[in-house]
Amino acid sequence: MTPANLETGYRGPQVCAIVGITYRQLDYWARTDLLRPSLADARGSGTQRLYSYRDLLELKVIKQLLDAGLNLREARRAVDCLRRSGDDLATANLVLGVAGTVLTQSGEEIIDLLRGGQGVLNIVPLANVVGEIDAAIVALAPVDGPLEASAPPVVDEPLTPLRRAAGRG
Amino acid sequence: MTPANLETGYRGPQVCAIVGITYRQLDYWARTDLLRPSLADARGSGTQRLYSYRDLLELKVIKQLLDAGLNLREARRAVDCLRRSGDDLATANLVLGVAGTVLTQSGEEIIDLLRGGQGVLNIVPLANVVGEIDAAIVALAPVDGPLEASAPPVVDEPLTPLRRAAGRG
DNA sequence: TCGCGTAGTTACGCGCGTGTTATAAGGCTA
DNA sequence: TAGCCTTATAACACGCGCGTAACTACGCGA
Repeated sequence: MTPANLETGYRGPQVCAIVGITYRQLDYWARTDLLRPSLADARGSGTQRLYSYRDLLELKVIKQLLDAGLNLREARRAVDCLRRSGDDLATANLVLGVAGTVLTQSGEEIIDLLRGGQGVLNIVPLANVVGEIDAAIVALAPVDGPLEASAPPVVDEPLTPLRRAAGRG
Repeated sequence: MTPANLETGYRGPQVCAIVGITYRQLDYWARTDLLRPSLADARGSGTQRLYSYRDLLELKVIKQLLDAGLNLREARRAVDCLRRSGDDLATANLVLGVAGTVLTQSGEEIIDLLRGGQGVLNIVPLANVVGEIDAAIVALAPVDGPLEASAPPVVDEPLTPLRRAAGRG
């Protein structure tokens, strides 16, 4: 049993279930240095990668970018921008422009960027990412009791309207 | 000589020069029904496709989406949205969300969409598109005099900061 | 009508990003 | 420590979105 999630980290298949991606994607992204596990990398067959909670957020950002039709080159720029910034992600918007990537806090900055005439802007509301990751963790993690077998079947698109659970103390 | 541009339309290689794409892309997009010429389609080898000015705008939107890292599936949604709307494109923003595509006039609507928590938004400022297409036409079209040989070498990224020439009477 | 330039057609191949399957090897329980 | 289960690795293949090149055929001028 031994959850080994909230303190030790998240292993490959767990990450796939939480983020909503395939293991092939997670493996490919780790091999191509898009997102390698920050707690423990793989050291041969049989070993296990260990992802942190922050890794889950970045992976979810990548998945949302792919769902929006973007390629992994843009996803790489997104994670680079996320790594360069602090950890006040829950209220920010990640903006990918042709001239660079920015983290904005208010909508006014986005209006300014649009008026600047920089071309196409790809905007990721990070509050959604935090909320969906937290919801998936709560839904999939064995909390401590013996009721871990009754996990919701599909938590891919929760459709919850902006419920900020903040369930990560 | 016979310009045959502003009244008859634009042929394949001309379109590639104006929009900034390769002929292979233009051909592939026409064959896959992404954007077929609205004036005259190809009827076998040796014939010629004829694109309208509106086609140039939509092609430029596609190119900007590709430059932003999006795939042709999103570009298809973009042109579908552009065809369903009127022709007041110069002041609008094309917004591609995971739940649908919208044409917005003010930046306020984009703020509302971000607050709605719909996920990633891809925004195309259409004023840029109109301006760059017009500039490329002026730069590449033989205006009437014999000075058409002195065309600027590369007009791919003009870098002009929001110069709204509106040179299309 | 002949010839040539121009433009569309066809075939082959590539890189990206991933699905599928089989294989190998560590990790955890007994 | 024996054993199985889990997890990473490897090889192969596929569709997308083109590049490249050869081929074909219209169109226009002489």
